[in-house]
Amino acid sequence: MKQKLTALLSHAIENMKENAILPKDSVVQIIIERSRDAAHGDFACSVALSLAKSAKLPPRQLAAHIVAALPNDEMVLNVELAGPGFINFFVDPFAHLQVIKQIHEQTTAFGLSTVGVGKKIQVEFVSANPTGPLHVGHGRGAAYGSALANLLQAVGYEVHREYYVNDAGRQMDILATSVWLRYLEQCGEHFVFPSNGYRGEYVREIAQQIWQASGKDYQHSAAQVFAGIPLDESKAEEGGQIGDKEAHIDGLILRAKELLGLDAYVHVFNEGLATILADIKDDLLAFGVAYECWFSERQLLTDGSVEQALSRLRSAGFLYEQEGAVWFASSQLGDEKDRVVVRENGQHTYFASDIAYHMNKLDRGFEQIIDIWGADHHGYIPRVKAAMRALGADDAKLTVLLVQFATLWRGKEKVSMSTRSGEFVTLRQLRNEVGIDAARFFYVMRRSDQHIDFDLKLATSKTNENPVFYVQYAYARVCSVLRQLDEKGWVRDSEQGMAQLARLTETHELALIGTLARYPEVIERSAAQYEPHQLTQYLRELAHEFHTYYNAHQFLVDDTMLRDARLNLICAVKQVLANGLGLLTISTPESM
RNA sequence: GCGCUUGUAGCUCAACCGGAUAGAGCACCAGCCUUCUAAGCUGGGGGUCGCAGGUUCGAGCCCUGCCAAGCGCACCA
Repeated sequence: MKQKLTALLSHAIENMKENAILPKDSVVQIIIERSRDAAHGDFACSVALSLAKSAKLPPRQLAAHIVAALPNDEMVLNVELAGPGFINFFVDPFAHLQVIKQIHEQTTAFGLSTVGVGKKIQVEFVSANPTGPLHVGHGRGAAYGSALANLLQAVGYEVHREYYVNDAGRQMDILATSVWLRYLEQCGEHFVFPSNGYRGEYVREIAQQIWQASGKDYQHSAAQVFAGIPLDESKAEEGGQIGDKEAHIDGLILRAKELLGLDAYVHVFNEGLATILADIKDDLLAFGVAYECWFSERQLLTDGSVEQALSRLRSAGFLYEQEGAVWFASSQLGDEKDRVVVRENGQHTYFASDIAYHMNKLDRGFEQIIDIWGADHHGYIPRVKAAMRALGADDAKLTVLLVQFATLWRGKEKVSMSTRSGEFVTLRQLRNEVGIDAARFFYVMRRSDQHIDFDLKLATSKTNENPVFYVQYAYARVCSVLRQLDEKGWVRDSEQGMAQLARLTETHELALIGTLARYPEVIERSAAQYEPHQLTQYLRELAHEFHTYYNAHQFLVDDTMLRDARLNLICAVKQVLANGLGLLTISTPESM
């Protein structure tokens, strides 16, 4: 309908250009909005206001010209001038009713669009280091990323969901070393665990696995392990050494490699990586998140991609050496300062593999590359964009979406999430406590760049405070009505219902139909603006209108004509709720 | 100190890429179950859109300054 009105308006404006009411060179963008107020008709347009200046006519007068030039259309009942120069359209109610037929015909395809057809788009999200289980912070990225990916797919894009696995680098070495040290404890060695090591219980479990499989094959004495290692930093109550925790752990990593030898070290390393990665995959899958690709950072190092990326930067003249390190001159490309890509000790920085990774993304031919990062990484954006430009690409291809942290609450009490305290909540714990549906809905209910307070108590509550159940309940109610219909021994005649749609004249019904008709626009806008929260907002609204309708009118009336028409309407509601919740990977219970 | 993000009802948040009288939920108050699930519905009070300027027909949205909060400013990831 919007498209039709746009066509009518542009026709009128072309006409006016020919009649020299409007200058021929004036550029117009016709935007049709749905009227908020029913008194303003169904649709509204403000072109007259924006064109007034170039036309050198008062807006209202110009609007009158446009209306006069507007071709007739049987769908448009009335056109009114209002306010400073708005053009309001009143559409034939019969046209609105058609959406019910459309929904019944298209079922799960209703709301899909083709704006993205033929375009490849990549969404990389979560990408947490495989050094421990996912926590609730990652959950938001997971829910947001997968909802966004689903939305993009719904509007036609060929979507590629990807998880970048940081399976190389110092953090992984720290994990491997932590595992090994826990293993040594298992073997009966005694020592003070490094303050910078990974202390989670899962590290012990991995150590246990290795111990059970290989016995004491990897054992070395604590004295041997710690000999000559720089002092650790520790608190007064633990002995009060004033050492350097970074130097301490780095020393231990080197020692682990020396004592174990490369093969054995890699074995321990891989055992940790594989176990944690399997756990993450399992966790995400249970959360309803599936990827097309798990991309390994290590692969970029072993297959020469990093070297290749650096040599491309070098030949483009963006690399230089200073103080023994290799620098990328990103400040020439919008970054605030230059960045090291190869450290003095010869090791690549994380940034170096990130450059290679984005080069790889570009080479795979995506029209759009979307990275979803935690908000704390925002400072990283300029350097990655700089890298893309240095590689000769348009940095507009990359969109970095930031996800703010969620603060966890249990009622009025804030839940501490510090890793140290050990009481941080994992995504798995969250799932178990509040369930997938509530968790996912809460995560995407708000704009991603907005902080959210996640109240565990609210998410689990089965009251009207909980928006998830509110929407699901609407769905369940429709199912319940259909069950009642069956129990009464009545049969629904969908075809008759379609023939009787004109019987739907109640204001509740008209409002509901209008909301149903908006669904495809909501999907398109949510996808285009990368804002799944618009969909959750819409679903709450649709549910609300349904509940209102439910309370105001009986569906299972004796008048079969009216009954069938109403049942067709509520079945359309059911379908749209299912489609919308489906995009968010939230279940649709038939009874609650 | 510099940069990014954000300031909307008591609380948590929306507002259709500049439009008409800024909307929901929660909380609070008053009502609705012999009728398809009350996890629901109806009504009510509640706002200088952080502050001050500017841009224009028109600003919560755009620009500038200030105030406040969060996050960044490594040869860490």
